[in-house]
Amino acid sequence: MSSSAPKSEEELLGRCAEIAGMELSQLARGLNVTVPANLRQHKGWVGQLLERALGASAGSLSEPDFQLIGVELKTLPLNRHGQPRESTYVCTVPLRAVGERWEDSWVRNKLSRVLWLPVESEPDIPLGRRRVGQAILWSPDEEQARILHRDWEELMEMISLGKIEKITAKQGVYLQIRPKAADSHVHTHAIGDTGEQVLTNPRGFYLRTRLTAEILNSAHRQTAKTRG
DNA sequence: AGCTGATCATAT
DNA sequence: ATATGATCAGCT
Repeated sequence: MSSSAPKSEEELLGRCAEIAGMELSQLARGLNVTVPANLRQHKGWVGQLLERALGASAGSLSEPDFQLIGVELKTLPLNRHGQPRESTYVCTVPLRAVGERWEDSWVRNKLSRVLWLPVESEPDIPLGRRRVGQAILWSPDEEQARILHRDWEELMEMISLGKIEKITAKQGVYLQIRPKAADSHVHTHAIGDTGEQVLTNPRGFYLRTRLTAEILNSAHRQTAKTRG
């Protein structure tokens, strides 16, 4: 249960193997962290606990969680059937960016290498008793990358044309845009429909469970094949 | 029941 | 205000 930064993907996966199957209360005890009664006022607690357990380094900076090896850590809350319960936050939407290229985008860079860490998340399991699952080190395959790229282009085009208020969470196959702020009264600058600056609620890019469920399934198929 | 829009905590 | 970590909860 060390907390220094892993120096290779192998080292990172080794640590994940050590904590797989452990309960959150065990991890918390080892790190001298208190387990809250629930997540209502501690929504990021599980993610932050696992960052510490695995030696993630970036904190709240705009850097990969494991800077040395360029890997992003994402916990994946699972229901009783082993399916994702929630969408996955990726990053803030750049509401003033015009002419940004997909190749240079935060979305593409953050998603180029992700360590998915499934965690039991059924509400009837007490927080401390929820177990960590088997980690999945993932990069988008060709089709996933193509779909993410297309979603991003459509959404970013609307933003650059001043159509931010027209964007709904219903858009996008894998990637969607939703509010991302303390509340709906927080404001930031965006592009208006005549190119002027307007105020709007900050937004974030999120991955639909359609994609994360796919990632889980292909990892399981891979495991079954290896065992077979 | 699933999804979208809203919200909570913390660091800089 | 903006970034990180996300989940909540009302509506369809």
